[in-house]
This record gives sequence, C-alpha cells and structure tokens, in this order.
Amino acid sequence: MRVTLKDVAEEVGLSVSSVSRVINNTGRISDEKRKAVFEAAKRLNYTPNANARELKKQTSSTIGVIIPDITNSFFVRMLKSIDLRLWEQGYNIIFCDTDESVERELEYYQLLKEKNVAGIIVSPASRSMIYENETQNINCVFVDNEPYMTEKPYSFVSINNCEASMELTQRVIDQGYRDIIMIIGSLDETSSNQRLIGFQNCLRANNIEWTHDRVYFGDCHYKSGFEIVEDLIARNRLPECIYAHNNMEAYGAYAALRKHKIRIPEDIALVCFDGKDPTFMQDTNITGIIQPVEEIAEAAVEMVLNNMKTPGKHNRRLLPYGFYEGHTLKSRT
Amino acid sequence: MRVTLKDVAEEVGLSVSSVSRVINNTGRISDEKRKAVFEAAKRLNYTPNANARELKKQTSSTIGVIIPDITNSFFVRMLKSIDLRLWEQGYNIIFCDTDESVERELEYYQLLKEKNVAGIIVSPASRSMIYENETQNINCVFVDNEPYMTEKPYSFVSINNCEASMELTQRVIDQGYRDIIMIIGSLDETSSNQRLIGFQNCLRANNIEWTHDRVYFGDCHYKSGFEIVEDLIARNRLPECIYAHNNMEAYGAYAALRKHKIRIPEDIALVCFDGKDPTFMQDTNITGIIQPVEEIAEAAVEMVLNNMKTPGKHNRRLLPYGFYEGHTLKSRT
DNA sequence: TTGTACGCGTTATCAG
DNA sequence: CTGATAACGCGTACAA
Repeated sequence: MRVTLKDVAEEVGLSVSSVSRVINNTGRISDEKRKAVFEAAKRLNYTPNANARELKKQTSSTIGVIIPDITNSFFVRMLKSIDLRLWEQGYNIIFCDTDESVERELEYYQLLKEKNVAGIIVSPASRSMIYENETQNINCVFVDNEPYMTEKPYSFVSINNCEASMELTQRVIDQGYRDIIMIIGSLDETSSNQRLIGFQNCLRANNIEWTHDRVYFGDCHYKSGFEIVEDLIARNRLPECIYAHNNMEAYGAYAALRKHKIRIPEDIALVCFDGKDPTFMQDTNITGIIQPVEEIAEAAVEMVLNNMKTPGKHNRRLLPYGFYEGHTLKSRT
Repeated sequence: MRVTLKDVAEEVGLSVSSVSRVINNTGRISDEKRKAVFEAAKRLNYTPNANARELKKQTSSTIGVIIPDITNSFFVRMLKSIDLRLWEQGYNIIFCDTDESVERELEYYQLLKEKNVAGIIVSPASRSMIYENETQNINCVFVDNEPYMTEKPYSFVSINNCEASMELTQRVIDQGYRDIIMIIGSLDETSSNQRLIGFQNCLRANNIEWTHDRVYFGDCHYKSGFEIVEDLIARNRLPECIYAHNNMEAYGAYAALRKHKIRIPEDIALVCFDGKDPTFMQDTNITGIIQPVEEIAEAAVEMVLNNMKTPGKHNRRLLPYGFYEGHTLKSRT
C-alpha cells in the first residue's frame, strides 16, 4: 500500500492534521516539527493522493481538451499552446481525441464530468451532441466550431469564418480566377458552413454564377481531399482554382494533383485555411487564411480559467486572422 | 452541489448501498427497484464521482503519456495510436508534453503518481531523471528512448537503432556516397547515441575515414537542423549527403537547402529516421528508416496493461523497422 | 501550537 | 434482497 499522511504522522509522532498542515503550508507549526515532517515525508517517499485531496476540496487541477483529430497539425499546435498556458497556471490535461465521432465526443464529455475536471476546452465535431441534454452548468469553452443547435449560452473563441472566406475568395478572384470550386466539410460544422457562405457571397458580389457543382463535400481528412480531386481529374473537370476549407483536404488535393503531374500553381491554383505548418518544408505550404492558433488557444485558456471564478458568465471572441502568401496561387494572366 | 448517490437514494426511498449496487450492477436487486433507481438517476442527472470511486477502489482508469514534443509528427502518430488502443480498453490519457525539459518531465512524473494513474508510457527526454530516485514500483513503460542510467529494471519498446542506422548508412554508401555527415541529438539519448554508433560502424566497415567534423549536434528540433545546414552552406562545407537522426532536423535541413536553391537529391542527398508523414505531400517525404509507430504504440499499451496485472515483471521488445524510398536519395554516378 | 472529529462520495463487509 | 457501517486519504472547524 502507498504511504499516507497517517504513516508520516506516526513516523514523527504527530497527528495527521499537523502533518497535513505542514504539507500544505497552512496554519502555524513549530519550525522544529515542520522540519521533522518534511524529513519523514522525504524518507518515506510520501506522495499526496490527488483523488482524496480533490474529493475533499471539491476542486480539480485538470482541464479536459476535446479535439476531433490530433493528426491534424492545426489541432497539434492548438493543443501545444493550450498545454503550455495551462501548465504555467498549474493545470494538466486529459486528452480527448474523438476521431470525428460524436458518440465518442459525448462519452468523453461524460467522462470529464465524472472526473470533476475544472473545465473543458472543446473543438466540437459536426452535429456535436454535447450540449443537447446538458442541464448543469459546465465550464465549457468552445473553439473553432460552435455547438450544433443549443439554447444554452456558451463561451466561444474563433475567427470570423465568413468574412475570412470572403477575403480569401476575393484574393483568388483578384488574381484573375473565376472558375473556382470549394471542398468543404459538413454543413453542420459552423466553421465549414460559414466558409461556404463567405465563398458564395463573394462569388455573387463578383457576378460569378453560382452552380451546385462548385461545392464538394469532404470529411475534413486528407483522403477525402485526395479522392475528390482524383475524381475531378478522372472526369476531366478540374477548375482553375481549388479552395479547400481546411488544411488536410488541401494536402490531399495537393497530393492528387502532384500524382498526376499537374503543376501548382502553373496549371491550377490551390488555397485553403491553415495551410501553413511551421514544421513543413516551406515550399509546400499552401496559400490562404491563417488562423491565429496560439492566440485562440490563449484566449480559450483565459476563458476557461475565468469561468471557474465566475461561473455562468459566457462570452464570445472572434480574433483577427491573417493571410499567408504561399506558392500555390499566382496571378492568372 | 452535485447530485450524489445519497440524493438518488432519498429520491427513491432506498439506501445508498442499494443504489450503488444497481449503478454498478453488483449484487441482487429486485427488478422493480432497479428500474426506479435508474429512472431517478436519470431524472436527477446523476453523475458518478470518479474521485470518490477511485479513492475507494484504489484503482484508476487513466494512463499518463509523457512525450518530449507533440509538435513532432512522430509523437503525434504515437499518441494517436496509444489513445486509440487505450480507449478501446476503457482507459483515458493525461497528456504530458515536456517540451524536452527534464525538469518538466520530472514534475509530470510526480503529478502522475499523485493522480494514482494506472500506468505511464514515457518517451523520455535526454538525461531523464525520472527513475533516478524511484524506489516504488511504478508501472512505467519506456518508448523510443531508454532512461538515462538506472539500476532499476524497466519495460522498453523500440527498434534496434544501431542496426537500423547501419542499414541506412550502408544504403547511402551503396548509392555511391562517401562524404556523409550526420546531425544527431544529445548523446544522452540512447536512440540518438545508438544511431551514431551505427553510423560510425558502417563507415568503418566501408573503409571511410572517421573525422569529428562528420557529426553535428542538434537538439531534435526543426530549427537546429536549419541552422546547422545554413552554417555549412555559409562555410561552404556541404557534404554529398546529410543524414539527420530524426525527422524534425531533416525538415529543417531540407528547408535550409531549398532556401539556397540547392536541389535535393541532385545536388545533395538527405536521409533520416521517420521522414515519412502520411499527411505530408508525398513528394516531400524524406528517404530513410521508418519506425513502426503503430506497432510500438500497440506494444507499449499492451505492456502497460499487462504490468498492471503482474507488477514487477518487465520486458523489452525491439520491433522490426522499415525503409522508405523517398525522393531525397538517388544513385550518385 | 497541536489534536480530535467529521465529512467529501463511494464501495464493501456484515447483519438481518 | 436490503440496510447500516466502516474505510479509502485528506483538509478543516473546533476544541484544547
């Protein structure tokens, strides 16, 4: 069995509460006994029991982080930033990769509640059911995507996806492109949804006809981007420019194009969101909108910590985004 | 306050222990009351308290995973695989990114002990102090790197790095290269160490003179690979082939070469370990040894779960590795 | 300054 | 089949 407060109390001939006091540095204790306690604790290799402590104090130092897929470098950088901030504040992370599954997301959510986590940061999957039957007041901050239909107020941090998408589309058009298609994820993801709306708005504003074969539905993964483009190639339907709504689909699209020796951007242009990964080779990063991952993570952490102090208070922050000039879009003349 | 067993017990007019029995499906209970309990639990939105439960049962369903840097895609894939396996077995993960810091690694280790985790899977940083003063019998499986000097037996899963490094070097030599340099990490990392030894052995076996300027010390990160190569270029000391001991340093090296318009593999060859990332564009993956990440993760999970049942039993597994034929090494003739 | 006693929410043992 | 009761390890109000 493990060494407990009781053990070190017996070792030094004190009461459990006294030992507890010196360990937690609470209340007055004679220096002499304090020293004795520390020595005994060290000697016996005493390790506090976090379960007992948290049960007693009704608090926790862990935050649940729910993301759809750690394989996506966007979420990697997000997790890294969140982790860094939380660590600085003395919190640790229960890692929840839902693999884009709403069921798994819900199970993780349940688990986190059982674990009494101090808060949750979640980038919800499409049609997330997390909040559907939620009646309690959970400290939950949404990132990147908003929950799918809910009456409950919630905290949220992201960018203005519609506006960013319009800007991106306009930049493409400004380079002389008109035949543009978009690969998006599920419409139930608000980010995906907003990006599509921005795309449509911008086309309309530029008097470019909207047709339904301008949009292809992927599942946010590399493979779907790859397959969609392979199919386009097979049907000889490649447009002038492909706009993938996220990085993974863009990478897949890129790979499919390269496989068929189609040159980028000479033969076709490619843009997307979050297509610049600092660990990638520079010349393969993709032109497009850049979300401020670090700032988003920072804001999310700030919110989740604040919401601990003042529960029930929710806010919404949309951060400024950037544009990355890569090598996959050139002037078309 | 949260809803407890007591609350639902009062709601249905039963004792706490009876309610506990139906929740855990242990012991006999009349179907009628069982149903009542479930209904009440649902109505009140009862959520079990994992802290209390674990405190009582002296068990835990969480595993700590300690890695040096989640920004490295190798560890991403590792984490993803570990997560998948553990999830299937009903375990969840406390995520510990040490940022290559031994101090932080140690603090995380301490934290995990306090949390009473069921086990730990750790890819230790160089000069890891985790095991230095460990006297208890912790269920800890080492991955990729071995602990830095310890008398204690431990579980370990990896590949034979020395052998793999020899094979890689031989392949380079077989393509007609003799002027090869190596970028490695700290010698205190056993993996790095072994790879250097393999490199040296192979050079010797091929009667290629060993000189100290054949080895450059990086820190496992992109930046160090980049800077080392920039420096080589500045000093006009580029070899025929660069062998980076890990993927990140190779990416950095690649970027530096490209920045100076040096062609790969026409002007210089580049090889490394784990240079193939499924989410990368295919034509930028780097030739070299491939560790079986999924299998390593699987084995680690298997070990950590087994060690729970039979504590004190340790074993060591070296898995077969592969070779990836990329586009960064061509025959030199 | 120190010790006693209680309770956090559960589960397990032992009666009934 | 069901209900007290103790105990997991800890922190704290209260008493001394």
